[in-house]
Amino acid sequence: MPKIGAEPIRKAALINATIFEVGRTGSLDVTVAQIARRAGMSPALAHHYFGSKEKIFLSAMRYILRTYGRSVAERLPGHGRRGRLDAIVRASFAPQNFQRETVSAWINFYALALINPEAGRLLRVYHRRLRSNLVLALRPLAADPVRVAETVGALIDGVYLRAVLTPGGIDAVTAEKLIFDYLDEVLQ
Amino acid sequence: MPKIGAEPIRKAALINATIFEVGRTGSLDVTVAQIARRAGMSPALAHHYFGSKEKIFLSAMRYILRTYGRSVAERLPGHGRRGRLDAIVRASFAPQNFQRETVSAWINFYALALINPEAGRLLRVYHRRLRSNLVLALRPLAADPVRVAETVGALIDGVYLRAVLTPGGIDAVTAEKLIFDYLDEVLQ
DNA sequence: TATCGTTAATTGATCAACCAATCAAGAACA
DNA sequence: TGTTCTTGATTGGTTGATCAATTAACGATA
Repeated sequence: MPKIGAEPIRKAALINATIFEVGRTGSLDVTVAQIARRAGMSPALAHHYFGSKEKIFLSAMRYILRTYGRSVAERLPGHGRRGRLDAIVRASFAPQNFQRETVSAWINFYALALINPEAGRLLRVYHRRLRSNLVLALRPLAADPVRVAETVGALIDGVYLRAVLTPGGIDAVTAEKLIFDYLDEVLQ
Repeated sequence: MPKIGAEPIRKAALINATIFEVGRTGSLDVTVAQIARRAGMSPALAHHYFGSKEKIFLSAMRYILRTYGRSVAERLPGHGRRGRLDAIVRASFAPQNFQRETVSAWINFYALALINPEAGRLLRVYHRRLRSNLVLALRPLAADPVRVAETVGALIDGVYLRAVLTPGGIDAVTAEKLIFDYLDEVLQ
């Protein structure tokens, strides 16, 4: 069934399969063959479209970060004094970003960022954007918005880290509550 | 120069080399040959003493956790009302636990815990111990010691995660301050 | 003390498995 | 006909693990 215009469909399928496989196995040690099979094609086709395994990983990472960024953006014009802040935190624990596979992939991409300069760059961009979003939201609420933003950022990552380790799956509600409790306490 | 009693020395050298190499490369994708060479012996000898690469990793992980646990314990009989609490936080950012290689290895062992049941078990033991230490220290200080303990635990992990990503090395003082600022705020 | 068998330490060589990447060639559409 | 899509086959390289063989310390014995 070789129709024209397969490239974006194939690429999307490969990215999805990558996140799923990395998340499922909990490791970056997935083979191109594994990813390709999950995406319903041959390993050679995966190389054809992406060129290398590294580029597949980076695209998957970009996709995760973009998805997260978009889910923040579409919640952003929040209402009320804490609207913006709530939107950011809620986005972090929305189902699409807080599924077991996604979070597991997230952690492994974090590890990738230690060795791959481009992955590190992507992660730092995400950090900067999250930080500036948080600072903006916190300016009318906190005496020291920068410090609170740093704390919330670290807290979110820490909660993510611990969430995947709990054997009985992830509880988004509890995770979210931890952040909100902190915010309630620190903002008067 | 085969002398008798080499086993503990060789094992210790291999564990050190493992942490160093995993930390240096920022990945669990280090070969047994790499580790063995760094420890000054042949790959065959590493297998002779540990049996498998997996067991080398697990021993290295145990060593990191034990070192951390000990550095908490020896600071523990802290003075003053916040003595115990300060001790735990300070231990987390003491040089031996907060060196770039150690933290980098730490993150990779976190990823290992996603796929290796024994590694997961080790990490959960560490979490439980840290939690109970924190709860004990927080009981006379906080209205809800369990919640604050969870928050501090997640915060420490989050700060670790972010620390290795900063290109210009790690700043223990800033990291420590973030935790103490949170505690100052939440404990009246 | 000299000798010798036992045990621990150590490694070079090797194997079987796995894998990322390449390429040539076939198949379907425009 | 030419372009896109697709894959089977192959290759070059890597690696965890094994094993036989060697070297050196130890301990007992004569």
